[in-house]
Amino acid sequence: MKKRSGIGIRDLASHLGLSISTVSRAMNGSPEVSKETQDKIRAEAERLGYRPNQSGRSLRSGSTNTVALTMRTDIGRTVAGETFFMALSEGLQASLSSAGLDLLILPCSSDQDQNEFLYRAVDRHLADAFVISNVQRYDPRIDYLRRGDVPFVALGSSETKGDYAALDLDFAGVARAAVDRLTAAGHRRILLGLTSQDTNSNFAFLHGYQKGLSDAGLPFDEELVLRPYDRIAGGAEIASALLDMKVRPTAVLLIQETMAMGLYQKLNQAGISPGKDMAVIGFRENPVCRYLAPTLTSFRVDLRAYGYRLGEVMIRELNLSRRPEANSTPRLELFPMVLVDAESG
Amino acid sequence: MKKRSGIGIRDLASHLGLSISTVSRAMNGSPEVSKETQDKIRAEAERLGYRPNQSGRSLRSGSTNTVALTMRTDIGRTVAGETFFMALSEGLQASLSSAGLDLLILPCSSDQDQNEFLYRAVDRHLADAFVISNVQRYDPRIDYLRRGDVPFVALGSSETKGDYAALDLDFAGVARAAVDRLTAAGHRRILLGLTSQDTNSNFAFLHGYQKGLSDAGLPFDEELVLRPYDRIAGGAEIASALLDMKVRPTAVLLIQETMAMGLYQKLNQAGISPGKDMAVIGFRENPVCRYLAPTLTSFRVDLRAYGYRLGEVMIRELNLSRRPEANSTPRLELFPMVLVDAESG
DNA sequence: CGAATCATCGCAAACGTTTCCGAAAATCTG
DNA sequence: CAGATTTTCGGAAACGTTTGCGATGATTCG
Repeated sequence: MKKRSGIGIRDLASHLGLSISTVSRAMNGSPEVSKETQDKIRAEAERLGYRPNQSGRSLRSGSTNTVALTMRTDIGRTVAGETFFMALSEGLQASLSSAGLDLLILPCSSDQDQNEFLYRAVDRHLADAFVISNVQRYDPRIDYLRRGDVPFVALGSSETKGDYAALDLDFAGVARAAVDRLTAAGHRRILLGLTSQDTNSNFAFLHGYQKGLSDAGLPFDEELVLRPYDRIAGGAEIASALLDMKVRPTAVLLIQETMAMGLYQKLNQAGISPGKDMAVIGFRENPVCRYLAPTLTSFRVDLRAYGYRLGEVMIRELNLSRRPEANSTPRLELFPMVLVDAESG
Repeated sequence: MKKRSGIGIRDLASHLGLSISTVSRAMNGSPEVSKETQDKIRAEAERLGYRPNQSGRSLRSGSTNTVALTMRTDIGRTVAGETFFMALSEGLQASLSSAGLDLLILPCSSDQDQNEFLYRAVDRHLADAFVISNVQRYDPRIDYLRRGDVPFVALGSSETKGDYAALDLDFAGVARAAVDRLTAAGHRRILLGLTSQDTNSNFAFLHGYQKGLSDAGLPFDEELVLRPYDRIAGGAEIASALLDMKVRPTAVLLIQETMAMGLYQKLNQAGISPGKDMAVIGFRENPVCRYLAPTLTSFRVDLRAYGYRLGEVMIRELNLSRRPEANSTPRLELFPMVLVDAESG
């Protein structure tokens, strides 16, 4: 509605005595225009403060030169923590900008359906490509994006079939390694703290946990799997449940490391000292948990590098104009994490 | 570059035997088209999966129907964490959607200049209006936005002159109230933990702190003001500095409550028990700090409501087509916070 | 030196939508 | 019932950019 003051390409062209097309080409660095004119145009554009109108350019070219990262803002439930997306987008942005792409984040609030939210964003063509997070075990968004042939990468694995790119932290591997470590230390009843979400991370983590148990020849006990609702308060829930068990576990494995805070507190109140009487391992090393005592054993990942890699995968997807043949299994890449040895387990 | 499969308004129109204009009007709910045709068009649009192309519509209308929230992702330095923006955008989104506006977040990474970042976003017309955060004491972005006559609201107060809308938490009031509380309890040397940033929050907080001191007839000592770099690790820095002081303070006031985590730890290691030997007050009640022992005295704010209010202010700004007369002082609104009485101070 | 290639640039047609303006039909008014 | 008004819709011109195609002059080649 509002008239934006900016000058257009036409003004710049007539101002220079050149044609619109030449100016356009110069601004896009086309080799069809001579070096000198190109410089001249660039300089004048800078002087007049001309910046190409995004709507016009994307209407014509069909691309917005942006990729969108969709993210749930439901802070109680989403598994990612205090600075996860921030650190991630640091790297993602860096990676994308090297390909001339801009990053924007689409926040999906808790009273919106995350599927509909994405469909709308896609249909409105808010971005050329999408990163979907909070991936569900069977995620309809994946089908939608594939059907519409819009480039995307799933941040998180999924059981949804099809040929698409996915990048995830190695939830299964981490869980297994953690269990291996615990059983090697003699633990035989290990409580598993998951999330109430239906994300695939939960399943992968559970799966790795089971693998770890069978590695040690231990039985799987469904009773030992807890799924509290809240990311942070969930730790206290877990502690309460743990304290009520007839045969008390000797170790806890948490998919959400911030749960350790409430867990520690409740345990201490009950006279159980974490790290001594009860081993605790968290999924990801988290600055927020840095000051827990004892320090929390967990797995480290360079989130900036993770985001950077995500951008690289995205760029690859964007250059894959058309999938040659349909692969029925996703091209999943697991990002490595390394154990950081700490006091809690 | 990629051909998006979607059908256009033309297809839908010819499919219905109607004109493009009628379809366009129907989709926008114009009163110029009869109720029945409107319903018919809507139904057919739904059936064919037609969704208006955003580029075309915003090229013509000049507005994208989106507002952008700019956010620094430099997690070490920015005062607000990811959960802050998440909770905020929950409310903001709700508020904006009631006016048919979409919200998108523009993440500015640490290696980008946040001014240039905004200029670019504005010039590319990525959104109709902007919320700028991490507001500097004198913020050139404000001048830029005002000059370009693009609607915005500053999330954070500033000393930049001019007629614009700003919304902020009451940093000054909180600091003053905290100091009042501490002096009333007999404290005379209160350490102030700020951030190394040049944001106005720091100045406001400092100002309130000074006000609080003079309320109690106490002198201001520059030595007692610390500005650690890191949001989380800063607390440990503060503790170290505190322990080295010849005349040791008896209370600490933190603009960034997560600093309390490192602070607590370092103090405990030195045999000083927070809450008993050393009063601690944090700025904002934060779920991340919930499990600190002793519980952290701080100030509560409903971030969702804060975001909602932010949206309301934004909508008001968008409807203010043109400022009638230039007011030289910003229209600043302070959002209330309430003290939550806890054990630490 | 004529022809062929190449470098550089202009013309004009899109891209998909909104909206001004006018026309036709329907309704109202006196 | 004639004229005036309202309702409902269609035609067509924008919005600012990209890009296929053609034109011009310069350069190269045999």
